[in-house]
Amino acid sequence: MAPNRPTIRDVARQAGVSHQTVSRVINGSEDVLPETRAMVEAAIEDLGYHPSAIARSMARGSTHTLAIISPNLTDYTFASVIEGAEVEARQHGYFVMSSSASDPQAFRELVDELVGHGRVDGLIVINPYADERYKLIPRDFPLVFVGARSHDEKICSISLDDERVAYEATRHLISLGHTQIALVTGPMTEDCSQDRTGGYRRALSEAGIPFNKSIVFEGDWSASSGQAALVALLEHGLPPTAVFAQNDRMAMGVLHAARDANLQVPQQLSVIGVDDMPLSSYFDPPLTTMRQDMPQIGQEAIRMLMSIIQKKNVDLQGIKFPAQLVIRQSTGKGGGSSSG
Amino acid sequence: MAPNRPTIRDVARQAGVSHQTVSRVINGSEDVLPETRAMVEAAIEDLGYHPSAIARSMARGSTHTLAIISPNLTDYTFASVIEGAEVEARQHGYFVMSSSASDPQAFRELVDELVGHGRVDGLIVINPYADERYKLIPRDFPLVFVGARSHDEKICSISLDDERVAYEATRHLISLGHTQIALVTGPMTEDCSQDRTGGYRRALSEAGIPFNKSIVFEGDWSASSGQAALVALLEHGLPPTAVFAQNDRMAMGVLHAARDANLQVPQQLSVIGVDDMPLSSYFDPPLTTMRQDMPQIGQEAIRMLMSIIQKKNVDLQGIKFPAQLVIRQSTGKGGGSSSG
DNA sequence: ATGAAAGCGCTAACAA
DNA sequence: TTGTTAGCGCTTTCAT
Repeated sequence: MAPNRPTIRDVARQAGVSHQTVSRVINGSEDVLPETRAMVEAAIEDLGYHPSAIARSMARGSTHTLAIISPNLTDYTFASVIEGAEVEARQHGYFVMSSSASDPQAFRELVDELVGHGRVDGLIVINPYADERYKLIPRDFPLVFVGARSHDEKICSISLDDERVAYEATRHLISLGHTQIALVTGPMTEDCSQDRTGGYRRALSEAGIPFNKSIVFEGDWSASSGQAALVALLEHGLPPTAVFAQNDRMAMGVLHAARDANLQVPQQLSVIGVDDMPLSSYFDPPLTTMRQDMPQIGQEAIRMLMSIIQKKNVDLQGIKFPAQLVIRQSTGKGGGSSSG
Repeated sequence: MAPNRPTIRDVARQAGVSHQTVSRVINGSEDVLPETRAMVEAAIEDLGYHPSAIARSMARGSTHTLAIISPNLTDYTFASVIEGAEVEARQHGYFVMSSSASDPQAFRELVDELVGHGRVDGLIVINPYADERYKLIPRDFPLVFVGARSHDEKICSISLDDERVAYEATRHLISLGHTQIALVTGPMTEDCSQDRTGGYRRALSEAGIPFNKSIVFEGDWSASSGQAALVALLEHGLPPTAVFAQNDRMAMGVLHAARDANLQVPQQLSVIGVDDMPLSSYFDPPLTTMRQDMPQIGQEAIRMLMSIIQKKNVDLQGIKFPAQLVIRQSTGKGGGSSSG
């Protein structure tokens, strides 16, 4: 804390008015004579006065601060959501504290500090986990979930339309003639992975392709898990003609393993990911992927939260965003067995 | 704000003691009879009481909150610093608000809100810019700079030892026999780029290799700028045998351009980067790079800041961290003209 | 249009 | 060991 910041009373004394008048000036009240206002402003300038956000929060009973809790800050998708949210929050005059909680214990502590201790007016949880973590948050506290299904009628959630995104990615592969389509999922404890797996199965099913459990691998979103998946697939003598990796990093791992195995992409193997991270077009070959607009999701989450805080009618229970197929060079014609 | 949170007085009433006794209990004071404490704790539990962080800040005159301002949240290196800082701050019982300010104007506003309005007790600025931005921050406010030189005797700074990192990267190339070593820099408005360029020149100079301005390109840290650099180099008929890209993303762009030009890496062109981001070992070929430990830098920054806040003797004016050469497959023997 | 008084929820003296 | 009295810096009545 800067030592001895001038207070509203110092300004008042200097300007020869009451502290209340100073309060009016800094809050843009109309009921102040222009000349009075000028004096006060001069004093403010002179003293280098800044209102104390803490004292304001104290007196007003609200902090004008929001929090975002995400599993980590380094994952590009999370960071993008946060950045989008931050920009939007600032537009509304709110601040956001972004913190990460990698495990349930840290999550609990964070919620306690942030919500329990009244540091924030609202909370956004980027929560990929299909657990009941939300129960840790006091009901009726302004809350928006990002990236997970709403497990409760009364909780607003917003996410990518994971089922559809996966459906479309798989459709793309199928339309190219592939029928042996391996799947590399994220951790199945996450809603996102479950939904994407659902979309994959629906596309397969609609195309009359049987679901083959032996070519489905659970990864952890990392490149190395994608690599391991393809290695395992090849070792087991189950070479697919295409792989749908549920994110770009794992797709990159698949590409890497394909190189090691001297498999030509896309001639011998097609690969599609999800995210379209900035580096995806620099992969070798450039990756076909489902592009999602994470900052927009962050922005929308803040808008929702603002509505809730301002007690506007919030009928928006669960919003799902689409993603866009970006065709690059990692996917190409497959087997040639298709026709229905 | 949760409606009607119970206060210290509600607890006092319920427990039949004074509010001050409640305060003692929640602050772990020794001077409370065990039985009194038990009563108070029961009341706290019963009412679901949580102390208000705002009121505490108000009464104590400090917020126990720190801020980190970085140019953005999505850059992997920044995010890693922030994550490391967060973990360390929590150990000290502090919170951190991380915000991004992409331009000087946003930076000014953020400083105003965060520092001017007394929201935080200390500030970490991840500031790659070689400008005088620090002057916007009140002198004597606890401040630590990350990633930039200290332009003022009284400001603590902490960063990678950019000069040395670049020196070592260049040495690696030289030791492989390269003499035509192109350089792709970050924006030259950043300290980091300047220092890395300095290290590159020193290594060249020590090896008796003349500095050739025509094979130096200014990029912007993006993969596309790295790609553009190599394309330009080739167009101008100045094919180097090696490229030192000042970060991994640009190195990836160089790799991409090399592929497009049918240049074999590392047989015809060696490429080295800086960072060792998680994906670097998945590039094609896996990238040789200088690994830096960003979370550690964040951690150290917090420690420094805590020292300053606690008015401990802070002689640590500027700490510089080393980086570690990680040799993968993007660098190999060069021209063969070297000998001294 | 301006001022005076009270209070937000807590901590920090000081008393008892 | 516990309670009482004052603030922290501001906003919010209610007067004037």
